[in-house]
Amino acid sequence: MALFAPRSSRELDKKIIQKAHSVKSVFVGSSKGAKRGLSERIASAEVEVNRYFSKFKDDFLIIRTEEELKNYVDNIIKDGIVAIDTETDGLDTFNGTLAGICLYSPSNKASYIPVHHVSYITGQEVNNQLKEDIIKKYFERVVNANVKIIMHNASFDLKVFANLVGIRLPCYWDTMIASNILNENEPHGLKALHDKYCGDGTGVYSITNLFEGIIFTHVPIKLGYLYAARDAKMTYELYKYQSQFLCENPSKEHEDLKSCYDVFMNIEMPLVPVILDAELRGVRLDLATADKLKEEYNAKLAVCKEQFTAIVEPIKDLVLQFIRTHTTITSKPKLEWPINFDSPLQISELLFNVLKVSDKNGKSTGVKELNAIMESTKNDTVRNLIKTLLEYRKVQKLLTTYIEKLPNEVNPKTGKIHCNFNQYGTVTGRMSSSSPNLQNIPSKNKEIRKMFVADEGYCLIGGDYSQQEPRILAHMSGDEQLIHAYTTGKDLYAHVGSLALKVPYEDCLEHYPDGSVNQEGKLRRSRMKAIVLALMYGKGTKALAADLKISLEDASSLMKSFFTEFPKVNEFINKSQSFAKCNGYVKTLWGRKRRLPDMLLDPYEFSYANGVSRDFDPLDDIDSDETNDLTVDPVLVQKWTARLNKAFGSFKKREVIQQALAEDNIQIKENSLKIADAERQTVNSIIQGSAGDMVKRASILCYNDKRLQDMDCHILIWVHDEIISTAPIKYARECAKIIDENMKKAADKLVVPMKTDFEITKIWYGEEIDFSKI
DNA sequence: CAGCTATGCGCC
DNA sequence: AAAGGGCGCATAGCTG
Repeated sequence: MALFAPRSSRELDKKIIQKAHSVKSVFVGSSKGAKRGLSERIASAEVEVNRYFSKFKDDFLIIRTEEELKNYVDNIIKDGIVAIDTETDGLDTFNGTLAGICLYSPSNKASYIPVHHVSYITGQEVNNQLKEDIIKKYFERVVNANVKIIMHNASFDLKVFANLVGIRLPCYWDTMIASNILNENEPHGLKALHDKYCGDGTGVYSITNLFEGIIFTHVPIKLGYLYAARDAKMTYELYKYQSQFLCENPSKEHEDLKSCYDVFMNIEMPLVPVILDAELRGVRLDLATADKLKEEYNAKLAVCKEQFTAIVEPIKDLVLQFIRTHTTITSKPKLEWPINFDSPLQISELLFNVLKVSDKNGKSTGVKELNAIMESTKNDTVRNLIKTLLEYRKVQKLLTTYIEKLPNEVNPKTGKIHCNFNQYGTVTGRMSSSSPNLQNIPSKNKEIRKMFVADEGYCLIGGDYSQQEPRILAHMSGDEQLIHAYTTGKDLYAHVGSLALKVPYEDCLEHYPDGSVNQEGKLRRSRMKAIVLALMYGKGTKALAADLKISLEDASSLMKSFFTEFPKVNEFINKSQSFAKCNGYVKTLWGRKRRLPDMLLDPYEFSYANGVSRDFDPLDDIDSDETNDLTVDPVLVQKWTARLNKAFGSFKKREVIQQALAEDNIQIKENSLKIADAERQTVNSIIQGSAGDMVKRASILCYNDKRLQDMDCHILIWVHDEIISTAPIKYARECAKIIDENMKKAADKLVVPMKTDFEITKIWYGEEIDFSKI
C-alpha cells in the first residue's frame, strides 16, 4: 500500500488503528515539522532513512533505464511471481501523480522505478526516470506471462495502475485481504504486520515520521528508493508468511483455516477486479437535481432556525440567568447564547437543567429519548422545541451529509462519483463504502437517491435479496417450519405469527384478500418481524418490549412461543454459542471465520491487588518476578466466585468486588459485559457474514458472465443485500434476468429458495421504465 | 492547529 | 441490572 501524503497517510493509519484498538502510531510533532523549510526537512528525513535503512543500501536498487527494467522483468517472469507497490503524491488515485513503482521478486533485488520525482530545489522533474509508456509495455509482458502479482491493499495500487499508467493488472494475492481473513481483529497495516510476523528488527516506522511534510514526489530518489523498495519486499515476505497458513493443506494445527483459504481464493481474490471495475466506472450524479434539493432544504433549514428563535426568545432571560448563576471562576456552563442547536450538550443543558424536563431516562437528546419526552410532557415550550429540533436535525443531516456533500465528490476528470468499496470493511466480511459512503444514502426519503442517475441511454438495475438474512437463518438452523414458510412461498412473518400466536395465517397478513389493510394482521406481522430480527441481532426481551411497546412479560412470552414453534432456531443459537465458547470463533456458511476471543474469557478474573498477595513481604522475597505472577489461591477463588454468583444486580456485584479487595486483597475483573457482547455477536456474525459471502459470490458471477459483458452491463453499487448495476436500456430486462439467475446461483447451497426483487429505472428510486412504450 | 472522543444518525 | 448486530460521517468540544 502506498502511503504518501503525510496528512492522508495519518488518516489511513488512524482508520486501521481505530479498527483494532491497537498501538498508537508514533509521529513527530507536526506543527514543528511544517514550519521548517523543505531542505531542512529533507535533511532530517535523510537522517531518519539512514537510521532505518542504511543496512539495505546495497540490497536495493534503482531502475532508471529501459535496459535495466527489461532485465529485471526477465527475472520476474522466470520467478513467476512479483510483489508490486506504488508510491504517489497522495491518496487520490484519479488525479494524483505517480512518484514511482516498487518491485520485488525472489531472484531480484528489491527495486524502485522513479517516475515523476521532482527536484525539491528547482521544482523541475528529475532526469533519467522511466515514463508510463515504457512501464506499461513491460508490465504487459508480466501480465501476459501469468506472473502472480502480490500486493498489499491492491485496490489502491490497481487504481493507480489503471488511472495513472493505463493498465489493469490482475492481483493474485492481496496481503491486506489475507490478513483480514487470517485475523479480522488485528490492524492490517503493512509495516505493523511485517514487523509482527516477519520482523527483522528494523522496527515499525511510517512514511509520516520519515518524510514529515514532504510529498513523496519531492523526496530525493536516493532517499526514497530505500523506503519504497522495502515496501515491495515486505509485501512479498508477508505473503510467504501468510501462505503457510492460508493454503490448500494447512497443518493439522490450523486445519480450520482450510475453509478460509477457500473463501480467500474463491471469493475474496476474484472479487478484487469486480470492485475495481465498479470504483473506476463511478456513478453519475445529476447536479441539477442536487441544486434543486439544496435550495429546497436550505429553505427548510431557515424555517427551522426561525422557529427555534421564536421558541427560545421568550425564555432568553431564563437562559441568561442560568448561564450567570452557573458561571464560576473555574467552570462555565455548557450552554451559550445564542444557543447552538447543533450541540447535543447545549440542548441537553437547556432541556434538563433550564427547562427542568425530567431526566429519569437519562440526559441523552437522541431521537428515541426526545420522543419519549414528547409523550410525557405537556409543556408547550418543550414540545415545540423538540418538534423543531427533530425536524432541524433531519434537514441538517440530509443537507450536510448528502445534498451539499455529494456534488463535491464528483470527480472533475470523469464527472462521476468514485467511492471506495472497502472489500473487507467489516469484521463480519461485509463490504463497507467510504468517501463518500454510498451505502447509507437515505432510502425512506426518496428524494436524495434521485440525485443518482444512469448514463445517457443506460439505466439502473437494482436487484436485492428479499429477506436474505432470515432465509439464511432458516437454512442454517434447519428449522422445518421456517424452511416450510419459504418453500411454500408463504409470507415468513405471517407464517411465524400464525404458529407462534396460534391464529390463522390469514390473520397475520397486512392485507385482507380484497387488498384493504388488516390492522390486527399488520400488527401481528410486524411483531413477528421484530422477533426474528431481534434474535438475529441478539436483542434481549427488554429491548424487544420497548420496541414493540408491550410489557416485558408479553415480550418474553412472545419470545417463548416463538422458540416453542421453531425449536431448531433455538437449538442453532445455543449450538453456535457453545461452539464459540469452546473454540473462540464461528464460521459462515461458506467458511469465513469470525474470531470472538472474548467468548473464551472467564466470567471473573482474579489477581492480587498490586500484583502481590497480602502476606507478601517485599524485603523478604528474592524472586519478585514470580511473585507478580502469583495466581490467587484456588480456595479464595472458589469463595469469591460463589459470592459473586449469589449477588444479583450490578450494584451487589460491585459490593462483593469491593469486599474481596478489602478482605483478601483480591482484585476481581468482571468480564460479563464483554462476554455478553461476544455472545450477541456470535449468531449475528454467522448470519451477516454468510449474507456477505453470498452477495460477493453473486457479484463475481455477474462480473464473469459473458452475456452480461457482451451487453455492457456492470455493477455500480453494493448496498449489502442489494446490487445496483447499469446497462443499456435495450438490454435491461435481459440483464436483470441474468443478474437474478446469478444471485440465486450464489445461494444454491441453501435448502430454502432465495427471492429477489428487481427495479429498472433511469434514476435511483425513480419511476420504473415502461418497456411497453419502447 | 490537528487529532481524538462523544453524540447523533443515515443505511442494511 | 442491563442487555442492538454491522458500518461511515458530521459536528462539537477537549487536548497537546
